[in-house]
Amino acid sequence: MNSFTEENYLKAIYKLVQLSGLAVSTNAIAEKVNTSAASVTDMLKKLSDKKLIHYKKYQGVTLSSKGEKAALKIIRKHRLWEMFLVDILDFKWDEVHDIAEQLEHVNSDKLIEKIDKFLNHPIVDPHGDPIPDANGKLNNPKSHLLSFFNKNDVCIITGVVDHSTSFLQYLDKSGIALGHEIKIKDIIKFDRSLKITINKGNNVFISNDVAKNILAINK
Amino acid sequence: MNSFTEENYLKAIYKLVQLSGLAVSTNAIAEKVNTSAASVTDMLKKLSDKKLIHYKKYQGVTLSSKGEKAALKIIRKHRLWEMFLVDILDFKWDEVHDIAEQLEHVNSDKLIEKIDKFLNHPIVDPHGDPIPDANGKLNNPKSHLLSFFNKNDVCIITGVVDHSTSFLQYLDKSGIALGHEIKIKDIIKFDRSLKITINKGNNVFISNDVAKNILAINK
DNA sequence: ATATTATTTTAGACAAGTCTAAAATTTATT
DNA sequence: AATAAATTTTAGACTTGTCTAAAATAATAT
Repeated sequence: MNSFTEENYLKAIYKLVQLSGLAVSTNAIAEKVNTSAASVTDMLKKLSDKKLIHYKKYQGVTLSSKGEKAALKIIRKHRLWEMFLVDILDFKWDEVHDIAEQLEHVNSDKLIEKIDKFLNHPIVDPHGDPIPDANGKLNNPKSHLLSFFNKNDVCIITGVVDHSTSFLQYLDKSGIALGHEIKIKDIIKFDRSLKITINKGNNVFISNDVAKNILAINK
Repeated sequence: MNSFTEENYLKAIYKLVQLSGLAVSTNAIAEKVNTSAASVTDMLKKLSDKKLIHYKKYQGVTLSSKGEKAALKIIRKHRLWEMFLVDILDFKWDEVHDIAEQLEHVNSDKLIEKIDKFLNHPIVDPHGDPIPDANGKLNNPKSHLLSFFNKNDVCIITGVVDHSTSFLQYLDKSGIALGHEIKIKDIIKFDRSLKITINKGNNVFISNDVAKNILAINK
């Protein structure tokens, strides 16, 4: 088993590699895990000894397949817990990160699979990020802004860009919520506003400004 | 904030004091937290410096009010999580301890109050142990052995004494579970075995040996 | 191509929690 | 009450993860 701290380094490295596509620097990791470059170097040696990363002095780091698997497992747990906190316990989207940061280190495969089942196997978390499956596979269903979809497209709401209370309340009132199915009925050329159908039921109009703050994936 | 390790020591001391009513020995703590007596002494100094315990060399330990409050908070979290695991995620009574042992250290007052609310403010956990309230008060609704009730008494199952898998499986099979209402229909003089009605439904016979391992509170 | 600057690594130290072995203290035995 | 046995504490060391300051390496600028 990897320690709490090791897990945080692996997660940080995974995210930085994802972002840049390149080997990541000691400094970048130091900033991400909020520590000194010297401490990072120490830890990199340790992770390298454990074959969790590919590391050559001064040359940056990438994850080994073993390391990536470990990172994806933590990310899976993080995102499922976030989902649980928002969907089941009614936390706001912006309150859950720090708590999930702790819960992600709880070690029980059975627990996380039960949470997954309880949540009905969600594929994206409340921020629209995809949830790796139990085998650590990321079936990257990339979220797009709702404004990028075309007429007659059907998609699932996966998240928002603007997390402000006023925006979330507006969405609530309009019946737009995470996991709902949206069909683009029409796109008004004049102002790029949308006529959409929610869950095969109500038709609603939303402005382009709103559409640019909603994330969704193709169904 | 107290560390993970400090929390475990406080919890151990609390339980040992509860059990004996006396100051607890270094050795007893060492056994409980599975470490050496020397390590315990080191930690006792630290907890004493933090005013969490009353400690005189060679004289044993009790919790200060500050320490007791901290211990009760951890115990509250532990028992609520156990309740959650059993009631919501369908874990068996005997599977939840190790997981709750980890979850109890997650630090978020808001989280634990939401779990409490979600569970509808339970007063006993799946093992029949009382759950301290949000202020760390233990409103001890005293449980009694089922063998102590009288004919025609009605009570609610709150826990078990024997936590073995075989016993819990026997209870499952007999339809006896936490929170169920039991009416004592008859007490057989010869062997003190009981005829009981479960949830106003099935009648079941249980031996005195079984009744002595079930806890319940008067309804 | 060399000097300057920025980044990364090493060296040595510290805090938390642990250990074993030895010393101090308490408890039990005769 | 003196000795033996058990318990507890101290001393010194180890591990993990951290730090600062200095040295090594790489990147940038002239």
